[in-house]
Amino acid sequence: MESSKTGRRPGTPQTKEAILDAAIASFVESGYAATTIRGVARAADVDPALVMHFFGSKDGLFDAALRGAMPVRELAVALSGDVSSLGARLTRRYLEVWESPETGPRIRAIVGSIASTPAAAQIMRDFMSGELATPLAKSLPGDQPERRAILAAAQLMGMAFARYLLAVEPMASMTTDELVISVGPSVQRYLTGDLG
Amino acid sequence: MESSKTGRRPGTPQTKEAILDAAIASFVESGYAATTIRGVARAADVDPALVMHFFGSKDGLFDAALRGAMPVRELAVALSGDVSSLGARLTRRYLEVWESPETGPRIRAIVGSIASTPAAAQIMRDFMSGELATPLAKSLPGDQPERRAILAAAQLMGMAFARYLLAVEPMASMTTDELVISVGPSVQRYLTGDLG
DNA sequence: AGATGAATTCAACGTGGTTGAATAGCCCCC
DNA sequence: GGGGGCTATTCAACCACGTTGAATTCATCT
Repeated sequence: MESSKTGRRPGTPQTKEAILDAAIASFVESGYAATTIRGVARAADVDPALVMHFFGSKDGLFDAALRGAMPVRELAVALSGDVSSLGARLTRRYLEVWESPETGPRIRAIVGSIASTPAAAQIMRDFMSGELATPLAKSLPGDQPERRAILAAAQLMGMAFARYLLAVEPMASMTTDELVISVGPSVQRYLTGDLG
Repeated sequence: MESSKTGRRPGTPQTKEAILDAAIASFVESGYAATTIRGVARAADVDPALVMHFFGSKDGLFDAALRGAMPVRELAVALSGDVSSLGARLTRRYLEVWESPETGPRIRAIVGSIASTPAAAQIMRDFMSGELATPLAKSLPGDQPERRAILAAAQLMGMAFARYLLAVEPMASMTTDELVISVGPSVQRYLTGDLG
């Protein structure tokens, strides 16, 4: 399957997919800084210039690889149910998403790269304000639903940041249940409580 | 003032300070990734190898430049006063610290580099668990003061992250007073309220 | 004065993102 | 059915970066 001469490799136009798969794996396992275009190219058995050709830049590769990796549907299931217990459901679902071996590593990769590349910040911004806050705001009864949704999202993000990225004690060793009990009511207050 | 020959430049042993100043300026203005050791050396009119000699690595340079840049004293002033309004005072002071042209840019540089270099994460961890949570916990009356302090710190960090680093709407355009009114009670609940 | 050690520079290595030109295969149109 | 053009693909090169090792200069101690 190896190509020795120059020019287009015949037969397989799924090369782009292979590059994307390698990129996702590398970004997730090693983060943005430690991921190299040359390494991704090597893993996909391809020339580095081809990665550039397809995705323009390392930033573009990150965007293509991890946009759409935010677990929108996984969180949406928390929306259905009694609004008075929405805070606890959302908090628990959020924690599960961060701990799931499926979705967790991808979120870590995105959030952890926010400062390294504009793509990560944009993905996160789109997620918080479009994919999470908008549907959440629609299921809220009170005034200023967008503001409520963003305040809740910020609270959840701070919790996850301290727990999973910084791993600061004693937050890192609290159980999921303890966190739901501690943080859930604050989220609930943002969603349906009195904001002043 | 330029040196043309090799060897130690006579007279000025404050070169280390000059390098540190250039490093702080660059990390603060451009972040970790965009700061280059060669650029810092150029700004300090020094050879890149000298930066390595003094600080060991880019990571070491970051640590030396920004450790101690967290505004511990600025936040400590919020501790004195009535405990029942501590949440609001802390929230307001925290926002002011992020917005001050003195302390704000440095915090942004540190928090924004958490994923890029271990030094930033360690600085932040030391700050949250040592310099902020410990004195905060000491002035709390209830049970589990460390846990309360960290929960409050995580809430504040999430707020700042969404507002100043992501700049997601409508959080970015809320006023300080609105945020104090909205977030302060949640912080207060962590500090003195019922955690379940 | 000589030795010691720190400050400082120079040149080099390896790696990384990115670029420009070149080639090879495919499809469309006349 | 043959030529033009588009796309996939590679190669070689550029420049900047972090880091290293040896060399040189200076100050200080003995």
